[in-house]
Amino acid sequence: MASCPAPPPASAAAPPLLLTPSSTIPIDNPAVRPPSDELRTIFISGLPEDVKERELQNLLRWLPGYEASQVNFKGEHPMGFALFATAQHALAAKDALQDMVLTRSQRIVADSNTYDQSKRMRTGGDYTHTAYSTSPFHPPPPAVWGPHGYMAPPPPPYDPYAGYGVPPVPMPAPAPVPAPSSYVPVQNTKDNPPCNTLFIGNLGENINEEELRGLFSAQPGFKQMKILRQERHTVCFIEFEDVNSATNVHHSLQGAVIPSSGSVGMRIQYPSVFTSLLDI
DNA sequence: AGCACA
Repeated sequence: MASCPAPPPASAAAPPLLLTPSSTIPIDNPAVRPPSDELRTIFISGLPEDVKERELQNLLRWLPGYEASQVNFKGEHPMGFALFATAQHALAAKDALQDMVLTRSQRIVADSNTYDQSKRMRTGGDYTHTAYSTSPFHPPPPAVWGPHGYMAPPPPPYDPYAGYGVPPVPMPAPAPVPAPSSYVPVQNTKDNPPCNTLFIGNLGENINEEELRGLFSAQPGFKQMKILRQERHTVCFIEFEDVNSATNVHHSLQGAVIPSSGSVGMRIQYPSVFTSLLDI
């Protein structure tokens, strides 16, 4: 199922990718070259300095005949190589990718002939002209926000047995629904287009994975969670059944604080487009 | 700001 949107068809002004046929295979003697040695690799330059291998893979993998790609970071600028099944595939990919434009902030892929839209994209961060009708930006959650942070929820509902002298029917204790201990405002000025996956950052130094899982797995539509422990920061990805479920949690748990996160509120974003194409 | 897994 294609829940994550493909990159928008709009563009932004950035240096175009330059693609040229490339191969490490000698081409001086075509006669002795087996057919598999034809030029099946394209060379990609003009990549952002901090491009990830996975980003390039996600960018390329839907192209017909795509087999593999890698990024060489040894030189001054990263260089990408992509291998295709046949020379025809490689050629077609080169044409398809030629002059494609990526921007770092939003990972927009586009043709360079949509200049007007690109200006809007850059100045306004405006997604409305793309396939995404839902704004990635949203107002802070109502109700739970007060001048001093989280405000207590309303009192429990009216008890129909109260005052009747009838002993309440013993009910099984409801399963405790994991809830954040509080909410703290987080700034989330840069977000990506809505998607069925959420990126969670700002989790605090010693975040507890089980606590996180407890909270998110209780959310409607939860599918799976991946936690990424890194030196400085731990981040986490939550995949949901659909964009709607993800969006609800994006809203409802923004800034949530759980015991192991200390006093920081988690920041919930949609992942960068090129790293989140779960199922195109 | 830190963005994986198929």
